[in-house]
Amino acid sequence: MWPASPAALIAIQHELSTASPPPWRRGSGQPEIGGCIVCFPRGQAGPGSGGDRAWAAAAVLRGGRLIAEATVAGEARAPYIPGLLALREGPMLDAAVSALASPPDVLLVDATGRDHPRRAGLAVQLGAVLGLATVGVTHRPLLAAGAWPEDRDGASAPLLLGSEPVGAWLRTHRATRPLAVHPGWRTNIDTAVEIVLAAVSGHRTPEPLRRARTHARTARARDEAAHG
DNA sequence: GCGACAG
DNA sequence: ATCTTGTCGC
Repeated sequence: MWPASPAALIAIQHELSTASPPPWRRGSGQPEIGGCIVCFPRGQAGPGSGGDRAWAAAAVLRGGRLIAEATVAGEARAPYIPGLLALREGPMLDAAVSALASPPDVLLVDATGRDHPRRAGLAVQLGAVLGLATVGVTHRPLLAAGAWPEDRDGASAPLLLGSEPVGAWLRTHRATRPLAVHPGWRTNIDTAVEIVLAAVSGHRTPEPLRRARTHARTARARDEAAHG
């Protein structure tokens, strides 16, 4: 499910674009919300290349408390190419989430969903591979566009691809620019926004993603101190 | 042809 | 993604 070539990935993306899995429904009680992220060596700007060292981490919180965490080290399999992010980061994110003692109810991913040339961004694909409901969270859209919402906590505004709503700008913290929220696997725009708001606590970035990023960077610092 | 372009 | 500097807030 993690192809090595652009052609193979594009074929999978075409299949995912027409998939219609049953909608995820939040159960009773506090949902376990996970986040996963991959980071790369300090000092290496640009799209990178296959073989780049990489660290990935996943964190799961419930009611603001960390209940699971996993970190893995490995290598990226390709450079970053817009529309083909899964080629570079998919396997690492899969490994980090799979290393968790138990999976979350829903997973936040640093990637788009239907805001993608083939309507199948990495947030969609990772959810399909793992069998987990996912929500994409990015700093900016890939192709979609929309006016920002007012500067008020929780305010949102549509992100459109042509005339089709594919996500939403979401104000997670006043006085900071909004995040782009993307429905991924088994989620829609409304539930995606709900989940992100439920995962935010005092910062712009949802807590599970912040924790995952910290863990990944800690692993990077340890390895870069040990080697070069 | 040129620029834009999740991470 | 990563880098940099300055600035604001707890």
